[in-house]
Amino acid sequence: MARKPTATKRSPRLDSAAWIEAALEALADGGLEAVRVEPLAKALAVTKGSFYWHFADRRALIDAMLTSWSDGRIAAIRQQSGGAGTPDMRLRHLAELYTRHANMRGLAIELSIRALARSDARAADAVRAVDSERLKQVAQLFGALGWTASDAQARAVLFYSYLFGESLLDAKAVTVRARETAIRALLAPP
Amino acid sequence: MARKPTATKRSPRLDSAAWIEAALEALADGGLEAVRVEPLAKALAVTKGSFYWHFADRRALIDAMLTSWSDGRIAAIRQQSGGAGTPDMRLRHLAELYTRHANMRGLAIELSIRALARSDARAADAVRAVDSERLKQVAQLFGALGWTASDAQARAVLFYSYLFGESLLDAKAVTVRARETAIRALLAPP
DNA sequence: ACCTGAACACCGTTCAAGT
DNA sequence: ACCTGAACACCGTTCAAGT
Repeated sequence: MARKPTATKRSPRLDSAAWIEAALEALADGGLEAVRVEPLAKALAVTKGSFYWHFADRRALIDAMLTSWSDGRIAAIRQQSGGAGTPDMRLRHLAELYTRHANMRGLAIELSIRALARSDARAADAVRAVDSERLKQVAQLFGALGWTASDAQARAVLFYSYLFGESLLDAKAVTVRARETAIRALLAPP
Repeated sequence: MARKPTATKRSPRLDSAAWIEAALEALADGGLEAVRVEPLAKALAVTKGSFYWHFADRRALIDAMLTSWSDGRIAAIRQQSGGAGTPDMRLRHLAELYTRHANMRGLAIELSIRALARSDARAADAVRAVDSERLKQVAQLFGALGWTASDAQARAVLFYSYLFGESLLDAKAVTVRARETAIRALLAPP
């Protein structure tokens, strides 16, 4: 693939993607309240005035962040649920991705966005798009395990409800035993 | 019970409880970001300066809100999980409380607090206290259904994980059928 | 005991001017 | 094409003064 001529950095100047990345970082660290123009500008070592070259206002940054998150999650789930292995193995792999500590940043972002979605229509749209794709992919895997379409859909909801719910509880309350009980019940054959 | 002499309002002046109630209302409607001194003062029809008679700063209000929420939830769970009926009936009743639309406000508040708990130690404490009491009460009910202490604890985690998780998903994705599948599996006898 | 009103700092937003 | 710097508005915070 040919390298674009602009791929080599000609200056330390930013593009909008850099602001979105910094915004997601702030969201993970301190919630929506931490996604603020001046602190982000400070982190990126520019004046806050330069922010308004890339975005109309703070709200536009939040919307861009939501789109970026939504697109990224949808691409990820397609990649994660495909690939090699039996449906059972793939579901176990997905369950691990959602409960591992390595994914703390992702879960923090997701939780903040889902909290925002309760009062914000655009966030609700982003969540709906991501959920729809996730449930579709996971329902397919349950279908491959032998469940009817309707049962597979119900199991997919159960699967994600449990994984998200677990991430909401105090981490110490969730023992390895509890998780094993859950995963075994979730993946029990028809 | 004797009525306290101060129970009759002598003036339209506020106490800290009124600020906390307004703060919880704002939290439910617009998340933590909406819990701000000046808008709250406007809603309560006082100047923002008066806020600082009741609280040291915005953070103190948030802390008071967390304590109020935590105390209220712990009192509620004790009341809800006690009472008449078989353990099975009580668990079904609890499950309904967490999935009914009438509880939207409570769920919105809970979600915002759990999102905050990811980056805030005091919010994490409040969540821990509430979870601990909820899991304890629900584990007792599962114990009464015949599960061992360890299984009952695991089931309690499963129970709340599912209910919280469901509240995170897009409401339309959760069919009556999916919920019935879940509840039946959760409450299956040993 | 609770509130007002004025003051100040911080951050969102605008915009003319720079490179 | 992207950024600075100054300006202004909004809101958190302080505090002397009112009732």
